[in-house]
Amino acid sequence: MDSLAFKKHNHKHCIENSISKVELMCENARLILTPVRKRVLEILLKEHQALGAYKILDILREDGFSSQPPIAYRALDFLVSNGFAHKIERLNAFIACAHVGEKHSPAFLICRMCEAVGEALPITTKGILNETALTADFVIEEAVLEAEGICPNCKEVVTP
Amino acid sequence: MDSLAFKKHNHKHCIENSISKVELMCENARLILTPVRKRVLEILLKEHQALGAYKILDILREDGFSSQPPIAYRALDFLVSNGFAHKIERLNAFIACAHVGEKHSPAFLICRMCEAVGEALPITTKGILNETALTADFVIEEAVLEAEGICPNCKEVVTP
DNA sequence: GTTATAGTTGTTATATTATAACATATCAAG
DNA sequence: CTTGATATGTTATAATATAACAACTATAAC
Repeated sequence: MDSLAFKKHNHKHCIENSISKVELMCENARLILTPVRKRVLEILLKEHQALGAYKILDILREDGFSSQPPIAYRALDFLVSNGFAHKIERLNAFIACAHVGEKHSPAFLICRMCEAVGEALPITTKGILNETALTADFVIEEAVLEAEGICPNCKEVVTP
Repeated sequence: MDSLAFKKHNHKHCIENSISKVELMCENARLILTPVRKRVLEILLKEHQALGAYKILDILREDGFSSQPPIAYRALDFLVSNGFAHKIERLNAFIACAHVGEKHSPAFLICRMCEAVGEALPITTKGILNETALTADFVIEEAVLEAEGICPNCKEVVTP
């Protein structure tokens, strides 16, 4: 489990690591990591937190990019459809992928107090669903698990 | 697994069963299943399919209910927060709960062709996430799994 | 029986999230 | 150089959801 999101860690390292992985993957797959796309990825990587498209747009505006919704949504589409970011449906928000390059069906731990989001890598989850799906004769193509609760940091605040 | 959604079954029985369970639970919990609320539940039960709030609103309008968004959203809030229905975040749509009264964290099999939705009862899923959450020291309060793919009926159509 | 009280519904307005459609720009391949 | 593919700029609008307040209803408290 990537409990990293809720722990102190070298986040700068975290960011650099992700960016360079994505750059490499883009080269290999002949995808273009344009300035907006890279900037959106950086924005998403800044914290282990999900950001709405319009918040991202605000930041892009400050950076001098165009600030119409499609700008953000298109960059997000690119990142999500290539597995560099995920959409947290529950929050209508987006987050950088914590496991770039590793094929996985993501699972998220969403703190309802601070909105921090941790991504787990539940190899098992898909397996289990596959079993139930098999019974139902259903072909799963994608699966996402979203769990809401309280993260360690916020728990401390409530019960010190 | 509740593969029922994708199989032929006595759906009338399905509906009556759910309604009467909900009625009973409402009595016990001193909740009021008002006409709009009951009607919305019936609408959701009509097919094993997720319906958007505005589609529900259209049907309510035909039935002579008021047709402003809050009418539908409030009824849906009631149903969802009491466990009689679920929201499928991926579709921004709602579906009747297939396991009324049984405490569960729901998991859905969503067909991307016909939008039929089956609800699984994966006792295990929460357990697994609990384990990962434990490592992260995260307290899970709710978890939802949404899987997208092709249901048996649509699979037949594609590859007969 | 009147009066609080809590819960529900009606209604207007508006916020939030997301996409369609078309014009323009960039760049590589032929 | 021009064609085609991909990306961005821009305007407009669609789809989803909530805030805020007024009116109604049942019931419990007095």
